[in-house]
Amino acid sequence: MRRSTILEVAHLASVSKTSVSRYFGDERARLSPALQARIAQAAHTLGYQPNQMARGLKGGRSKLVGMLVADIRNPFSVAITHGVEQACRQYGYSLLIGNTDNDPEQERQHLAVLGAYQVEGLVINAAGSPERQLHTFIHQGTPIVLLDREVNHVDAAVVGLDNHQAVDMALDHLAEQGYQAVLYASETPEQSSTRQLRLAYFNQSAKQRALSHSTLLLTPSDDTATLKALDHFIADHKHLPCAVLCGNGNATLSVTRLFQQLGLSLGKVGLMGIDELDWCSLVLPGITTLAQPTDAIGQTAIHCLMHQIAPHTTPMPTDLSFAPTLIKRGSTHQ
Amino acid sequence: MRRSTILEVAHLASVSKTSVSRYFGDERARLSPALQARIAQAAHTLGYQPNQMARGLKGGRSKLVGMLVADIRNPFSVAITHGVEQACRQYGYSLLIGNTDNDPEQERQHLAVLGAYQVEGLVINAAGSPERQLHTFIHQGTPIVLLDREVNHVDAAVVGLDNHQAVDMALDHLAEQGYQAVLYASETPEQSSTRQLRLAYFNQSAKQRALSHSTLLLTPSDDTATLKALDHFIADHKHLPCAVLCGNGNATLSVTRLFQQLGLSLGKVGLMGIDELDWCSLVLPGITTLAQPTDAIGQTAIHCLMHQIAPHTTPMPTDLSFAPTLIKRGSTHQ
DNA sequence: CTGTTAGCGCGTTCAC
DNA sequence: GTGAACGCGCTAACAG
Repeated sequence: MRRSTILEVAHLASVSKTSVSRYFGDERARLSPALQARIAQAAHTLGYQPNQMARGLKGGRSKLVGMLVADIRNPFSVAITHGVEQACRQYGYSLLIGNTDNDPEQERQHLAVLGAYQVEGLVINAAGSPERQLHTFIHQGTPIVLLDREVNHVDAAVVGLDNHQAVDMALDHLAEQGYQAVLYASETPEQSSTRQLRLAYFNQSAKQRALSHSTLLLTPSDDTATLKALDHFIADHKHLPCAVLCGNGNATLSVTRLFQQLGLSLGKVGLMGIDELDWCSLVLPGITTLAQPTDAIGQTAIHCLMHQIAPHTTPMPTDLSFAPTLIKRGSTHQ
Repeated sequence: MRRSTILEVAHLASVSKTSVSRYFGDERARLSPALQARIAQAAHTLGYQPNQMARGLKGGRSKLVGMLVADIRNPFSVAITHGVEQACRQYGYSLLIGNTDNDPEQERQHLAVLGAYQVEGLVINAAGSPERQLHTFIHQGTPIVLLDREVNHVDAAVVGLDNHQAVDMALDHLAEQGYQAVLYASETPEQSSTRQLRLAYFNQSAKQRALSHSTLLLTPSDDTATLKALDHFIADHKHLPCAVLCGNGNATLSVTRLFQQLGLSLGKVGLMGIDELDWCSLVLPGITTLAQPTDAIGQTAIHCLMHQIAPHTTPMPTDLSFAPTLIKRGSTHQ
């Protein structure tokens, strides 16, 4: 059995298809109550539902938002996606989602596809630097919002954490807890503006504070090298209380493993991470984190997008840069 | 600047729209090299891209797969989504995703929307029992694959873990490690056929084994009650080595918290969970789990769907029920 | 091999 | 209030 069309409903209700169209559009008010009832009845018995494809063809309104995620398995990305999806539905939009697994090539392909579906807006957590393609979208009038990561030469709103504030809050807390040497652990920052930003600002802020500090790049392949690097850092600051600050959730995971491998006691050597994770309270005595307001970030990205899609209907969010929340636990208590 | 149409390309290349259509369809071979070159050139300078909406309108092929997830923030769901998305792209389909937050009402809405977009197939991790709507889809010829959870009275392939095998593997392992009383901890099973199945089969299998056993329903609201229940179970079997088997990842998380609150030592009281999680190796001495092959499950769901969409092109996967992998850790070592 | 014609399902002028 | 006619961008017959 085929899906019924507007014409069939019109016939069954003995009205013109225009009336049916109006009923399902925003002009229901212009129909007489009698007609409305007949149409409602007919539509119901036929299980009719407007074809969004055909609708989009005519008006150019696909009611679709495209979203690209660099790593869909990352809990942080997931949490943000939750907020995005929620807000989309609230605006009556649907989410066409693409995971790029941090691969620029997949990102290219996905963007092409999203274009083919005439998405009305794009939310992008970039993996590479798809400037060209993004410019094409912008040129066509398709609004774009960047999530967490910037893209070179693309002038679009970026929604995410206030990275400077986050690093400062972390260093403040560590200082307060008496740690005097801090190692910043980060995944390789190549692809991510955020990783770069946090790393650079850590160095800057630590220097200003006259804090003994260093950085550690986590290479997935070479465990022993990073292990040694961490060990050295501790040894080099034998006389000072040391702490490690992790740039994101993955880094926290890796470093926690390193701590266990080296037999470091959490707290004696401080440990703190940006991004809150389910298990941070479980690894005793608990790992101190800076939690991001992920739902708010995701929702704001969509608000921001909708403001550009329908400027008159939707207000522009005032703030696109969010403050983290400090969650104190035992890992930063000597 | 508007998105250019097939007609504009045709004009610029001085050919008919049909030829352009053929070029971008599967009939490129039927065009002379000269034409191909002219079209390629024109399309490139115009940045042309076929409009998938219009395409779908004509042929009824939206190239869209709809996916409904009960809880998008659940790591298990996320892992499966990863596999689904990957396989979709491989088949040239895109993913319209909807999160229902375990709310039947949201599920209803999402299904309606997915219908409006003429999805060619549906992958559903059900929250409620949307029989009616699913039957509508089936009736229209839209194939459906169920993920992890069955839906009453809906005759569709279910892809997921072999729950019986999983429970047996768990009980085998626990017995092997010398545990003689087992408590099964599960989230409230109302909405999920899988939770029901595992719970029921646990009781059955434990009884057959003449194993001292009981069950514990985790109620998110009432922490103290569950705490007490766990405490009682241990006390009631003071003379026997006890273990807790957790029905899924969330249960493992909750129970691990309970263990810490009661000061239970992992291993002395055994702990084991279905679903592998990032942190299971971090909570010392590590939590033993049964890992699901999530990517394979997600991919198989799509293979299964594609087999129904295009029976001649795609083979039917032979197995829809997957065996877990036992990951032994310290929590099941006395 | 290539162009012509006719819809796909719907929204939108326009008249009535 | 209501209905007839046209076109959105594209593909599928059908010619040539």
